Amino acid sequence: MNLRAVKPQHETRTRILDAAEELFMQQGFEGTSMRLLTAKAGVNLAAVNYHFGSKDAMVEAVFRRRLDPMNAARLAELDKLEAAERAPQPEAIIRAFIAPGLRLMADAKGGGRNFARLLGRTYSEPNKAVRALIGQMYAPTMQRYKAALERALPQMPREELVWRMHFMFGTLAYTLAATDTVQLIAGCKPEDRYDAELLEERLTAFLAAGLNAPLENVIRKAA
Amino acid sequence: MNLRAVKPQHETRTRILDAAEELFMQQGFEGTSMRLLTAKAGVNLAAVNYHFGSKDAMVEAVFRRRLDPMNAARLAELDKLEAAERAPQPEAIIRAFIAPGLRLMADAKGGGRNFARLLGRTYSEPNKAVRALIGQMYAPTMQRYKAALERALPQMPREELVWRMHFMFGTLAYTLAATDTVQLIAGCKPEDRYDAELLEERLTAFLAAGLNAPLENVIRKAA
DNA sequence: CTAGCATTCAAACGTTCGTTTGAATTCCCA
DNA sequence: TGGGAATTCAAACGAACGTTTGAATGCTAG
Repeated sequence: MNLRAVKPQHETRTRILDAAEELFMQQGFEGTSMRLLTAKAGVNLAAVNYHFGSKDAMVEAVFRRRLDPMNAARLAELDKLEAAERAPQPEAIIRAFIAPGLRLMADAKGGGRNFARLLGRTYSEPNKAVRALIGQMYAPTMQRYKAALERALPQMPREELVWRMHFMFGTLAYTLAATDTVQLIAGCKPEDRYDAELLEERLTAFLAAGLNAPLENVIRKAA
Repeated sequence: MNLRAVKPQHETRTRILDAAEELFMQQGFEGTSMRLLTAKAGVNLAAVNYHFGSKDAMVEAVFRRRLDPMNAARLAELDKLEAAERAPQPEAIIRAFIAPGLRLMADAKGGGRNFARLLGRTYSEPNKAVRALIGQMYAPTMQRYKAALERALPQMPREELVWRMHFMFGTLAYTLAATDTVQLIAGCKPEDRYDAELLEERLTAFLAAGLNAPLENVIRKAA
């Protein structure tokens, strides 16, 4: 047993994924060339194709590294909620959903901020392969949360709930993705650092109120 | 005076912009080559560089054609509101902001749906030039609406208002951009056609409730 | 009718892209 | 310590990119 065996078994892979996270966030998938990426990672140009097979396969690896744990955390938190009571409050469900996302963003040493922005971007990514990949990674989580919210809000029309979930998902995605808009609205520099806990409160308050918004106007219009 | 003078003065320009709108939406800016674009538009490959100067300049033209009128409409609706009463209700302000966006989406023969999705995508576009362009086109509108909401909600901390505007902007952007998420959540096909009026009610109800969400939890956390 | 400008066209330019190759190097275990 | 697999490397590949060119065509004013 080699004592220096902690030498990373796949350090090259990790360096590529880290560099990809940052560059994809800054310039998108198609805007990031293999030459720039491998130079930033400090590896040979051929390393990506050697370790991942192709650029597309590496893109998938970039997402799987972070998304699989995040969605697992979302399901675990929902499990915990539903173990405590059969139909948790909507606000608790919202918190269970957004917390793993915000935690990802706050995890600086895990390259979290980069990936969070990349992720937010990707929800509206034109590239069909990437979209399909993301969709299939989210589908199980979405179905579970939809069912939980249906139990928590039995009086809400199913179609309206789908739209409000859509709105909520969009708000979270946009919050993860965009720093510029805050700057644009504020008319000056954004906050120096993101306070994850405070942001969670802000988001939860906003989303819970939106989810529980009065139904009268909508129902009247739909009739 | 030639009676056939209605022959479009710049039909080639229009065809290019239309094709660009659709292709950019489907495959992004960098994912759309000039060859594919000009083929779809039925014009010569060199036409883009002849009429616009470069691909980037054409991208700007694509946005200006729709965004300038949209933001003008937003400011006009706000003008009308503020002419009627000094401090309009938040819900009315929200409606004034989102209505021109949704109207754009509903305007099918204006290529609206394509552009709306393109626009939603672009808020989180990696390309810095595009981001800067969008930012400068929105800045005046944002400042006006921020001021209006500050008057409508004098009791709300300025920083919290900035965030809630950010959330609202994100929700609208995402609603314009994404059809897939609705599908993902619903677990089946989305609605056959978008009902613009109904969507406006859904969005307004959701956003107004979020904007007026209780402040206690947030304020306690911020302290 | 025709001179002159605007526009279209086919072809080619130089660059950069993702990927492949085969030799050189490093690593690990017998 | 030696041999075979794993990895790295410099170099090159063909394809696709945005752009440029100069001739051909269409249109309009004199």
